[in-house]
Amino acid sequence: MTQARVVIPMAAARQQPRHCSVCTVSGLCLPAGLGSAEIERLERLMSARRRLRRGQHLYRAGDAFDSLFAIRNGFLKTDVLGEDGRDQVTGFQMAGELLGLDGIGQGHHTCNARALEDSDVCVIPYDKLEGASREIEGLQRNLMKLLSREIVRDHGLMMLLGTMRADERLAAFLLNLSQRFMARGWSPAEFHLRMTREEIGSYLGLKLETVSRAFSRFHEDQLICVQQRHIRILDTVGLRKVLGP
Amino acid sequence: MTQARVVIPMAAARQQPRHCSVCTVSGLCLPAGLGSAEIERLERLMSARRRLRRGQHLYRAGDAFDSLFAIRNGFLKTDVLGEDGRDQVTGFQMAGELLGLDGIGQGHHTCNARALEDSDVCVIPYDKLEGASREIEGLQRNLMKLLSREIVRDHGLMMLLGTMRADERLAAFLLNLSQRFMARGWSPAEFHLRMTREEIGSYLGLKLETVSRAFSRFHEDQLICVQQRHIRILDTVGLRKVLGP
DNA sequence: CGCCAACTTGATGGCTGTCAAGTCAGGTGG
DNA sequence: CCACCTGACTTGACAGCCATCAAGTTGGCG
Repeated sequence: MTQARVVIPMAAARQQPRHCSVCTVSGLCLPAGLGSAEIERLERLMSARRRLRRGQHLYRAGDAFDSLFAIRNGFLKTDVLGEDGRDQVTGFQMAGELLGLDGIGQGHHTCNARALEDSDVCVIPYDKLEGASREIEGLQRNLMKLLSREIVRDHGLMMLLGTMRADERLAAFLLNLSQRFMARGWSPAEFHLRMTREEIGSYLGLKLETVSRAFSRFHEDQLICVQQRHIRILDTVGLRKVLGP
Repeated sequence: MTQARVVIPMAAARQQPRHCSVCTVSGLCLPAGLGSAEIERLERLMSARRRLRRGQHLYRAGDAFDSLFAIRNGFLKTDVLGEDGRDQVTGFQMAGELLGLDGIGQGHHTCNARALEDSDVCVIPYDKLEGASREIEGLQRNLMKLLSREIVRDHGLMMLLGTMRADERLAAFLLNLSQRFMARGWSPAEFHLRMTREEIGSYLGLKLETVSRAFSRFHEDQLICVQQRHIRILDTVGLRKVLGP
């Protein structure tokens, strides 16, 4: 299966501006806190943008690594595949978040990244980024921080997988999504899940039936209103209480 | 409780050389692949070494972050604590491995690091390291790679926590330890565990009794010989078969 | 309208957690 | 040197949570 890369050339990109300075999520992304001259430098090194249709891969495990990707808008997931076919979703990424960090260490990607809805990502050639971050202190700092935060985020997920029970996991998941939606100016109380129950389950270390049951229980308890993938959080405090006794 | 920092001043450090060039694990650490002039530069920015007695903390969650730590010898663990007291061991670190990466993103540490045996770590002031890695391309690359590999390592642990059963987890754990001991020139087949069953359990998302039972089962099946914390791997292939069917 | 993937719900079983008792090894003090 | 004590570990019995298997429902799309 050929991986049709929808690359937008410079001319078209100007119409749909790739400039960080007008991007709604630049404050969460690499240019956070940089001066305008520095941001311009960062913009210049980005070769292109890339459009992904729902279901399309951004990269796959084993692919050569040469770029990081910043999500401009859309929703992606990353997962790792074991030798025996077991797979584990390692994250769901939304606008302003960086993908591909796993590839830096080995020169090739170690997980798969796939769009869960039509998405739009900025392609950041890594060698150029390395060069620029040697010259721009703030950029270096941002890049390091993003990597470090990814590690901290992973520790949080380990805690979830290692110590929490099913409904605690789902509550933590919903609260995390809610908070990230809010940080992007969207409603923290009402949103659409882009992933299946099975993908949520894989992320949380549960089977899809268990996820479904936990959703139903939250619904019964008036914590949320769930209709398929549409979620409305009715009682944030109550959800938080599911986590800690 | 005062945290007695055993810092070795310059004079004493010379007696117990802190030079990367004579360190047995430099190939696994920050100086990997660097030229001698670059290594010298790296050595100069390291302020001191630090001795830890068994049980002593290197840092705690909440501590201000200002340095990374490279293990020269010894054995540490890191763990995160949830609000409700649950804790999750996030890793066991040995010679040549870097600690403190979690602190870069937030300016303070988000986990605890504690020595499981008397240990010896190099203190690497982070602001100086940042500066040096802007000038030394190879150092920048190594640093980025180490962060990226930490992310990949965490993904592996997520897979373990999310999809494996008790004996699979323990087999993966033992094989991982074995391989890391081997990379350091020690026996891959016979070693001493520095951590308790409870700490292994916390790392693997299991209770200590479950860990103990899995050990006993491996012993019965002639895969390993276990006497308390002394481990001898009798059948590596068999252990590997526990992972994949 | 019919198909299909995604989802829900129920019944059952197994893995692992929990509780409990007993063993072992190392360290301390008499 | 030995007795004792303590923390770490082992082993057993039982229970509970979640996986598994199965059947039915929903909603989207051709």
